[in-house]
Amino acid sequence: MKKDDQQNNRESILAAAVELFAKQGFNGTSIAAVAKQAEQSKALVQYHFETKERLWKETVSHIWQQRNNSMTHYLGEDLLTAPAGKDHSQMVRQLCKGLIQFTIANPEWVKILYQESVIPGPRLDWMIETFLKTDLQQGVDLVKLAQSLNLLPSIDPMSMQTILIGALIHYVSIAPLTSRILGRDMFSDKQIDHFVDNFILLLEGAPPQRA
Amino acid sequence: MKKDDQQNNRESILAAAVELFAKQGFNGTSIAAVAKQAEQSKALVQYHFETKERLWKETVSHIWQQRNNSMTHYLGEDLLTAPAGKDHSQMVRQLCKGLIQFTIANPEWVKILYQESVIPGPRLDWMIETFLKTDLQQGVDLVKLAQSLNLLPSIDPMSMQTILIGALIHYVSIAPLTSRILGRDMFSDKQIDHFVDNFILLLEGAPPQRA
DNA sequence: AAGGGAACTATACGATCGTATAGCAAATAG
DNA sequence: CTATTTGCTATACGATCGTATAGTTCCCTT
Repeated sequence: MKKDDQQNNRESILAAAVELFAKQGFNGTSIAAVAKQAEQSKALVQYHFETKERLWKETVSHIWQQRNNSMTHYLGEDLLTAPAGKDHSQMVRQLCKGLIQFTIANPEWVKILYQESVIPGPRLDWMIETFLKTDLQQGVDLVKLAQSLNLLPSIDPMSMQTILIGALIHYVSIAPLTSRILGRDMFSDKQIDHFVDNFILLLEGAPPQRA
Repeated sequence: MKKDDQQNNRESILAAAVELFAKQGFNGTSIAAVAKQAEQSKALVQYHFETKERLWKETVSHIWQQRNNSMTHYLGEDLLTAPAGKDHSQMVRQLCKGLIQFTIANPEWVKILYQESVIPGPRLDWMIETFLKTDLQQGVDLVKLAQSLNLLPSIDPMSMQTILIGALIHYVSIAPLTSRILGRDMFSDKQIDHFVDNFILLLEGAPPQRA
C-alpha cells in the first residue's frame, strides 16, 4: 500500500500544480500554495520534486502529455477516418469545433504558453526545445493535410496555421472576459457554433462586397 | 527645478514599471526591481505610488493611454481620410498592417491583457470595467465601419473582430518564438507583408478548392 | 528670514519566499 | 531478526517580499 499512496500523493500534488501554474504562472505560484491546494505538507512537495523549477517542468510535461492525448481524441477521428466523402463545410466545421472544444477542455497549455512566451528566459528556452518546435511543425502539417483535402484555403500553410490557431485560441482565451461583458456564455455550444459558422463563412470565401 | 525633477523621477519609475509589469506580470515584478530598473530608491517608488497595486493600476492606465494615442496614429489616418476611392485590397492591407505594426510598436497592452485575462480576480475586474468593455465595443465598431466600406467580409461583426484581432495578435505574440524556431525575423517588414498578403487572400475569399 | 510643505531618504518591520537538513516510522531486503 | 532503504515530517535558514515610519533636504510662500 505504500507505493500506491506515494503515487496518489505525488499525483495529487501534480494536479494541484497544473491548476495553479496555469492560473497564476510560475512567479505567482508558491510551493506552499501548491501544497495547500493538494492538502499535503510543503515539505512533501519538495521531497517529491526537489526544486520549484523541477516541479514546474514536470507540471508542464504533464499538461502537454494530457494535451497530446486529448488532441488525437478531438482531431484524429474526425479528420482521418473520414477522408473521402462528406460535405466539405461539415468537415471544416468539425475541425474548427474540434479545435475550440479541445482548447476549452484543455485550457492549461494555452495559459502556460501565453504566460511564458512573453518572458524570455530559461523556462521559455526549455519549452521551445521540448515542445514548441514539434508543435509548430505538427500544426503546419495538419494545415497542409487539410489543404490537400480541400478543407482549408490554399494560402501559405504557415500563415494559415497562425490565423487558424490565433483566431480559435483567442476566442477561448478571452471567452470568460467576453462572457462577462456581453452577458452570454461564450463556452456554450450555441455561441461556439455561431462563431464557427461565421469563421467558416470566411474560410469558404465570404466576399468583402456582394457587388 | 523641483517640479521638473519630480516629474522626471516619477516618469522614469513609470517607464520602468511598464517594461517590467508587461514582461514579468504583477507577481513576477517586485517594487525593488522597478526601483532598480529606474535607478531610483525603493522608498521613492513607494512614496510616489503608495502601494504596489496602485503602481500597477497607474502603469496599466499609462500603457492604455499610450496605446490609444498610438492607435489613432496607426489606424485613424488610413481608414478615415481615404474613405472613398482607392483599391479595396490596398485599404484592407493598410488596416491589417496597421494593426500588426501598431501591436509591435505597443506590445505591452497585449502582454498585460493575456497575462491578466487568465487570472480571475480584482485586477481583471478593474481592467474590464476601466478599459476592456470600451475596447470591445470600439473593436466591433471598427469592424462595422470597415464592413460598411466593403473592406471586410460581411459576417457577424463580433466574430469578425475576434478572428481579426486573434489572428493578428497571435502573430505578434508568438513572433519571437516563431522567429527563433524558424530562424527568420517575423517582425521584419518582409515577413509581416507575407503574412498580411496571405491573410488578405483569405479575407478576399481564397476558396478551399479551385475546382 | 521664518515657516511650512513637498520631495526624498534611511531604516526596520513581520510575512512569506525557496531551500536545506536532521529525524522518524514503516516497508523491504538479507 | 536485524539492517537498510523509502516515504514523509518538523523545523529552521537567509533572502526578499510589501509596507510603515521617522527624519532630512530644499524650494516656495509670506
